[in-house]
Amino acid sequence: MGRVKSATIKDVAQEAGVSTATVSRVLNHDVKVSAATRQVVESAVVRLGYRVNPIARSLRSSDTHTIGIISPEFRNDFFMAVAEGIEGVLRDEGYTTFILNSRESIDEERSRMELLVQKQVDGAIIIPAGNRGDHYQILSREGIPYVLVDRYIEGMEADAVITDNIRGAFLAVQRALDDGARRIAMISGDLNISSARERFIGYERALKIYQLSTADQAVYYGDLHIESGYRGMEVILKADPETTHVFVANMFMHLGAQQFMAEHPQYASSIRFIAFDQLPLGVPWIHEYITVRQPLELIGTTAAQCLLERIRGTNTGEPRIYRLKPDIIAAKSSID
Amino acid sequence: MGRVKSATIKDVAQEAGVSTATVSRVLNHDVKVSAATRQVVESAVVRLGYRVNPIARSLRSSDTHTIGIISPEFRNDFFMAVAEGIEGVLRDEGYTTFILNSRESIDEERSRMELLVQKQVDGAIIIPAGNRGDHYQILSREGIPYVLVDRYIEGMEADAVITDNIRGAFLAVQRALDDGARRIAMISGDLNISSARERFIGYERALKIYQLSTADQAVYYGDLHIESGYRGMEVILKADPETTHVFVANMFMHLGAQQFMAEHPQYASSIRFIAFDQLPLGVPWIHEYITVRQPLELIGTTAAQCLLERIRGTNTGEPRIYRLKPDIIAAKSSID
DNA sequence: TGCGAAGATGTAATCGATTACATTCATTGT
DNA sequence: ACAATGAATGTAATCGATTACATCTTCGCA
Repeated sequence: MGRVKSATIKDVAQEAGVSTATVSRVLNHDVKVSAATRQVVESAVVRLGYRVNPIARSLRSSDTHTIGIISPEFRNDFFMAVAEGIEGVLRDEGYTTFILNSRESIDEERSRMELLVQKQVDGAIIIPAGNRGDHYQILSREGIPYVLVDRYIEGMEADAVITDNIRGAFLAVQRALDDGARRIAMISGDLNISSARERFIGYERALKIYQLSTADQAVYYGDLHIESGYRGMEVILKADPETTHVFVANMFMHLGAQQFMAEHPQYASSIRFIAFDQLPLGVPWIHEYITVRQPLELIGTTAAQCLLERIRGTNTGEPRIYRLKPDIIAAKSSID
Repeated sequence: MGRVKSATIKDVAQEAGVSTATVSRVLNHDVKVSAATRQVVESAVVRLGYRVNPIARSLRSSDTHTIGIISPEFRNDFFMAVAEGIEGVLRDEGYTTFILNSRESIDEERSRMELLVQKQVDGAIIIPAGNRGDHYQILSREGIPYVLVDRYIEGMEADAVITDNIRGAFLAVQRALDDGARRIAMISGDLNISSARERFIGYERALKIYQLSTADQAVYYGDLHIESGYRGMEVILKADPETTHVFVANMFMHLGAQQFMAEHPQYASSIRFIAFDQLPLGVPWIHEYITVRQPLELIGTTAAQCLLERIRGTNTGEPRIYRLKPDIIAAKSSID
């Protein structure tokens, strides 16, 4: 039970009969150490079970080998998949990752950033909670590099890693049109948010190829949450009970839309959803038709690699937006 | 862009015309400072935008105000809900929380613990990846208090916070029996895992009240993953296509079981699931009947509070298992 | 008036590592 | 044979805070 005070570099130096400087050199693989002393020191290290104290090291060298992720929520498979991708890469590179929760609030996001500054992270990866970015200077002012994920913010001087939303929406809607659909309603998000806007643009472009316009289609503007998917479906079906295809802009609204369908079996057989994002693992959806699958882990690993390049200074170029290709999956409906 | 070197306590001391000791006293709300100097120092702090350097502080005081969570996966709503509860409490108490991923592997769990030791966390909350606990001495040897969540491990000298699994299973199954069911199959987990074992015991006890025995029921032993829920359903229905009630021991197996049903509509109308854990947000399940809802956030907040008491020494009693009451929800099936 | 106690502040050691600079010693070239 | 070069190691300053101890006021009370 008693806390054993762990060995310091001094203890090792004494045990090995050398100075702390030499021990430090061995530890940091400095070339200027003779093979013999290296041996002696290494065995002393093992004998004492010595481990460097990263706090002391950080104080001196002012880098922490730590990076922070800020996510708007924890209970969201999308974000956690990205986080897992990030963590995998950074761990392999010897960094510790920690995840903070901004609870979908810009104010909390700001306060989490201040925490990152305090904790002196070497870099940050942020899934923005909103579409305002003035407070990002909290990080840039301290010279902490960061990468945005999932959304980018206009006029932001930082790298961003996102899915190619325009392309994903375009391909999915085009596929439905190729299959013969001509009326495809849409449940969209707020167009001020980059991802929602781009998905709308992709939809628009696909329609244009078939000489169709969004003006001829039923478009409902939701807020990306489950309730607005439900409500959107209600509005669209009340206006036109004959609707056959609906393009839903994200997973939560898709869930809400499916929920509406499950509770209103009178429409059941006719509807087909074209949806952005896969539904949660293993969920056998009835009306799923075409799905745009974002490369979640890849988004994470790309963001991590990009950040590492900034931290190490191997990339000093202009900020860049990485647009990753989504997959289009024509799912067999569960009731086929 | 240029990193502005931030003010240190020395700068503040100079600006205020006092010694660093005095500044430190002001910062730490030491009583022995006159109101006048406090004023002067505080205004200097504001003027310079000074913030303490937690790294330097930690080096000196050897506490980091940081606690680590180790979770077997990130992409799991159960774990993340608990994590959210933990983080909320600890943040309010001025602690920073970080989450590490053990990827369901004991070896990784061990290596994450070593990281916690290195990072000198003040405490840890662990959702065990397995049911072996020898490596927990990595933490106890350093005097780092920790709390287990969701599972406990036999013979472990640590607090644990879990759902009262026996009671939850008992009440849910009893409810089905009260409704007239007499044959209730079970898809169980491995009985070496505490939560699975307890759920089985609850099931057994409820049956006993009605003079029934598990020996008369179809019990399939899965591994808590989605595939084994699917497979369990297959086995049970092949053996007895007339099965009406199935008690499923966790969410993933429940998903698998539902998936099997969706793909085999010949059984569709007759099955009712009694399940532990709610399905993912907003999923309108067809065969859901009775659900045991674990108090996820409460598990997290309880674990956090318990850990704080250990860190602060306000609780030095014997390790204790906190069993939290689950809710029983008789869900209307989506197709009623 | 003088002395002790309490209050306010300063001085300097300390936490555990890194690293610039100094020192020692051996090797090499002329 | 001796200066110059360089390799191996040591000494001590440093990172930014905390805190034991010392010092100096000030106040109260005999």
